[in-house]
Amino acid sequence: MSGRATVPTRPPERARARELQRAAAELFFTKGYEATTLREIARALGIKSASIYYHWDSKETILFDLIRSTMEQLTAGARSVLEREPAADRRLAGIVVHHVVLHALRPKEATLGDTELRSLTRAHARAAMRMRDEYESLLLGVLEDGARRDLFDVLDVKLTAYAVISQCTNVGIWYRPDGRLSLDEVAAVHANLALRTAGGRELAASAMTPLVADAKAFHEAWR
Amino acid sequence: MSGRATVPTRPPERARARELQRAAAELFFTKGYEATTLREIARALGIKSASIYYHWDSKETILFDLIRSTMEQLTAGARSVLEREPAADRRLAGIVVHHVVLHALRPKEATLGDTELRSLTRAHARAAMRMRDEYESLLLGVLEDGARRDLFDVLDVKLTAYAVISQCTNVGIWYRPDGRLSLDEVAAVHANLALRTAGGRELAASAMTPLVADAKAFHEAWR
DNA sequence: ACGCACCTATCTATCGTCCGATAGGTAACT
DNA sequence: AGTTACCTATCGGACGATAGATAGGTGCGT
Repeated sequence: MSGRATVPTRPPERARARELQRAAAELFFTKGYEATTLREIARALGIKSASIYYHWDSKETILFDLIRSTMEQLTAGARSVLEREPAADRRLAGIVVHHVVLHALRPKEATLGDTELRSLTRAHARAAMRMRDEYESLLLGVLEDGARRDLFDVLDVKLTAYAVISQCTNVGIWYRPDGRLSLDEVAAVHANLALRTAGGRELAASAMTPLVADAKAFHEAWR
Repeated sequence: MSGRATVPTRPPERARARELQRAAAELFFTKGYEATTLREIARALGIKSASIYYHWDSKETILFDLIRSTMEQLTAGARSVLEREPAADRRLAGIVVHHVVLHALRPKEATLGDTELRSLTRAHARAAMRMRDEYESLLLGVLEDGARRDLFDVLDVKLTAYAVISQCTNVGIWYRPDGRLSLDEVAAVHANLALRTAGGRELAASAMTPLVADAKAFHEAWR
C-alpha cells in the first residue's frame, strides 16, 4: 500500500457533531447566538461543555458551518430551478418556492444566515456576504431577464429583489407545520405574491404544484 | 401649594439619558444587544460604565424603552393615516410610507423591535408583542376593508400583511441617505409594491407626494 | 489468543477574562 | 444645602476555552 491513509469503513459522518450543531441551531434561533452558552448546548445532549471541543474548534465555528451549509443549499436550490426552467416567470416562482420551502422546513438553520452574520469573525462574515450576494445576483438576473422580455413590469429591480427575499425569509419566523395553511399553500401564495411584486402574471395551480413538489423533494433529500 | 410635586422649569427631558440611549441603539443595531457591553456604551460618550446607572436602571431598560417608543411612533403614524385617509388604497399606501420613512430615518432604533424582542424580560417581551399585534391589526383591518370594497384582490390577508411588513422593515437594513434612490422614491416604490401585493391599483406620483411629505414631517417632528 | 497501539467520546478541574451591577465618594452647579 | 452627574473600586458570577485523565472500543502483529 502506498500513498495516503485509507478510509476503510466510511467514517460516521461526524454524526455526533451534527447532533450538537442541531441543538446549537435550535438555541441560536430562539435565544440568539450571543445569548446561547456552550453549557446550554452541551446540556441539550446531556454532556459537559468541554466535550463540545472534541467535535468543534469553537462556538463560532458551529455557527459559521450552519450558515455556510444552509446558504449553499439555498443557492443550489435556485440553480436547480434555473437549469430546469427557461422562462423568467416560472424561474421566479421556482426560486421563491425553494426559498420558502427551505425556510419552512429548516427555520432554525435557515434564519441564522439573515440574523447572525454580525456574530461571525470578519473573515467568516465576508465569506457569508459573498454567498448572499451570489444568491441575490441569481434573483436579479431573473428579474432583469423577465423585464427585458416583457414578462415582468418591474418598478425597480433591486428593491423588488430585496422585497421578495425579505418576505420569503420571513416565512421561517412564523410558519408552523400545523398552522392554518399547508406548506404547499404557503409556498404557492408567496410565489404569486412575488410575481405580483415583479409585475408579472400569476401562475395557475397546475403550474405551481410540480414546482412545490420539486422543492420539497430537493430540500428534504439534502445531505 | 398642595398636592403633587411641581414640575416648574420644564425638566431637561433627560437629555443625557437620551444621548446614552442613542449610543446604545447604534451599538445594539450593529453588534446586537447581547454582544454590546455597558462599557462600550459608556465609552461612546466618554464616561465610565457605572455612570450609566445614574440615568438608567439596567441595560435591559435601555433596550425596552427604545423598542416601546419606536413601536408607539409606528402605531401613531399608522393611526394618523387612518384619521386622514378614508379610502383603503390610500390608507395602505400611507401606512407603508410611514413604516418605510420611520425605518429609513431611524434604522438603528426601529429595527430593534423586530430583532431584539427575544432579549427582553418576559414581561417586557409580552408588552412589546402586544404592541406589535396592535399595529398588525391596523394593517389587517385596512386589507380586509379594501378587499370587501373590491379595491384589493387579496390572496391571503395574513400572508399579505406579513409580506408587506417584512419588506418595509427590511428597508431599515439597506437604506442609505446617499444611496441610488432618495427616501421619497424608496417610500413611493414600496407603497406601490404593497398595493401590487394586495392586488390593488398603484397610486400616481401626484397622490404619493403628499403622503411621503406628511410621513417625513410626522417622524422628524416626533418628540 | 494475546498484547500493545491507537482512537473515540467523554469526564473533572481550572484558567483568565469580562460582564452587569452596586457602594460610596466628589466636584460643580443651583 | 441640595442636586446633578460623574468618579473609583469592587463584587459575585458566568463565560469560552484548555489541560489532562479515563473508560471503552478497534485493529493489527505475532
